[in-house]
Amino acid sequence: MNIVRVALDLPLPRLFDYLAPDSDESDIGRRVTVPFGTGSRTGVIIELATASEQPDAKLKAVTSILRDMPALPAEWLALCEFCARYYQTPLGEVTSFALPPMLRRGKLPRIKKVKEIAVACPRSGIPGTQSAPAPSARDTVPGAGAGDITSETVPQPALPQLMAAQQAAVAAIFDTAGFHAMLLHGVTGSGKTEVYLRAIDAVLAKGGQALMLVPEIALTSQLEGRVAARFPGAHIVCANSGMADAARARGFIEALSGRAEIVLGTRLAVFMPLPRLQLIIVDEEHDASFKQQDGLRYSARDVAVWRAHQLNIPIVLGSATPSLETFHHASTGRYRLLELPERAVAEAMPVVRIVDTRREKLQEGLSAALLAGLQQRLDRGEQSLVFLNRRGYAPVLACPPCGWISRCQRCAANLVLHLADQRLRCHHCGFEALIPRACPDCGNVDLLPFGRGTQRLETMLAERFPEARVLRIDRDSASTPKKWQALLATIHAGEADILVGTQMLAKGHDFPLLTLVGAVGADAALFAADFRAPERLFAQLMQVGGRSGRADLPGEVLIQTEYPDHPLYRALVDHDYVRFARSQLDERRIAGFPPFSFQAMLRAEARTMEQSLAFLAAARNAAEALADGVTLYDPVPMRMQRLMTLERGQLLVESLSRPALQAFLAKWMEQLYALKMPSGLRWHLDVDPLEF
DNA sequence: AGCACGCCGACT
DNA sequence: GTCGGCGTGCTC
Repeated sequence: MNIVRVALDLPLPRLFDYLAPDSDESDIGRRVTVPFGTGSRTGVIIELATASEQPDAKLKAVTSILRDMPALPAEWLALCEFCARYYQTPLGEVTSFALPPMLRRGKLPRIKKVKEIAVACPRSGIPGTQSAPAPSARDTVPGAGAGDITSETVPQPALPQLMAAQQAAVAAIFDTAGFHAMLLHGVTGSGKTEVYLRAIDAVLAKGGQALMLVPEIALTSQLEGRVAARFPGAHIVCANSGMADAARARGFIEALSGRAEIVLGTRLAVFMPLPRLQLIIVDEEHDASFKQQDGLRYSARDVAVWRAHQLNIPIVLGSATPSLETFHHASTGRYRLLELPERAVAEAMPVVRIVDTRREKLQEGLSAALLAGLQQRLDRGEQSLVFLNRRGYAPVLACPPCGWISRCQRCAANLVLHLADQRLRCHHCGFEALIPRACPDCGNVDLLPFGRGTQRLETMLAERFPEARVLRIDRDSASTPKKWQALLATIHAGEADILVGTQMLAKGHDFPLLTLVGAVGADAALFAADFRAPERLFAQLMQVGGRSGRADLPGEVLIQTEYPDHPLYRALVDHDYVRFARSQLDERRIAGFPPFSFQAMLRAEARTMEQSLAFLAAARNAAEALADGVTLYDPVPMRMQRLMTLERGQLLVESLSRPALQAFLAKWMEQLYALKMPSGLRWHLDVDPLEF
């Protein structure tokens, strides 16, 4: 009896058996349409069988095996199986997530006529075997001698020392056959991208495929341009969630069929099927957006490392401020550390200065030193940036006489005052209301905004520097890619003098005219409940500081703080990531936090906190007997206790051993699936959680 | 997750 | 007398 075992997109941790008389080995990895319940579903054939544990009478026959595209390779299925196991998610949910939506639904994109060049001219990087359409570094095979770095990628005369470091880094990527993970550590402008491009070059020369992951969609298009310029004629495919259905499906098929040579994308690109994959690059590996925060809560960086290991190929993790997990691995020798010296371009790092605000009366939150710095840049016709990671005009509107404050009805959060569009807005659920004319409780008309956001800073700066063109860049002003592009164009054209922005501004963009960055309100993160907050703050300030002083203008960074001696800020002054990382790791070691322990978080949400906590308590009870080498904490309300009218709780489990934690989770999940839940209660497990 | 079946309130 | 509430149970 020919039976296929099918992964279907259901929250059930098992496969479904169907009769498929005409199936054979070549159908493993094919999509298949099957009758299911009263309807019909599309899934993926995971394995063949000759008998089923289901009674024969229950077995239905498949509707059709979709043989219209190449089967998904064993490596891809193994990758999905790993994720299913590791993240405790049903395989069908993983395969479904890993497929572009169109293919998931059993459809195919119209295949555009394949360009002649892509098929007729298989890549081979050996000089002379093809006519290079444009001058490029393609012919510079690492280790082949001459290390000419083309001017298009490194703006200024490169230092021989830098070239040597880059050369050494590229050589290190290929000097050992098989799997090895490398941390490429180098500050903004140290030439990491050049190392990536050379490594990709070497892979193309061998006829392989390369996969490069970046944190944000906005960065893929920018990167695509650069990669395309460097490898004219190479078949480059992008993969991110912003793409149109058909384009994404097409890219997937091009990767699967081996036509694509370079795949660039956000975290979901880690699931692209690549039969000749020879190199994985994860740029800005510390970035939290590599971790998906809903559905399949995977870390694309971690999955990428597993995939490289499975395929026995090298993986490069690049960052100026590596995650402590990665840095720790590099320190213990598990990963190899490749250091790039400071800044490739011939200019100094920005000078970082701490502004002690304890004794000073600030003007709308700005110190005299920062105001003077802004004036000076204005006088010189240079740009400044005031960095404040808080949107809106003020975090809350209040009625001082009666104590009313603007609160969200649905969330345990304040409504943020947005004067720009005359609204109160919840940053968590999106609820909006008009600003009340008077206090809803007592009728007082003198409502006061408390605290400061980017809009307020913008207003204040515009009043204080009437001659300056002040531009605000945050999720509100750059709400669409078009608006964002327009803002970037304004900045690049030198048509703005003072920028006020959130972390949006920190990532990946060069502002050649920018010579001053002021960081305001950073202290909040120093004492946040989340043990990763300092790590994020350091990365953020380092990143935003890296925006200043490119090109030939020296940069300056002013950090306003009430804790001028805090080791985090001192390390920033010295540009000393390693010192900061070591001290953080010491703290983590003592506290038993990751990377010295492994965690998973069970979260529940329900109409009442009692229900959520009761479920978590039941889950904890079920866990007691299984928890060998695993610490179970108490169920507690989440920090954002209520979201969208749902009361949320969490239960942390921790172990010194990853295998012990994994073994525990597998057994625990079986029990949780069996547990019967009050209706309206939802729960999920987050393995290696980033948010607390 | 869907989508059925299954027993109790306000409507053409 | 029916439409419909969502509680429970199943899907190869």
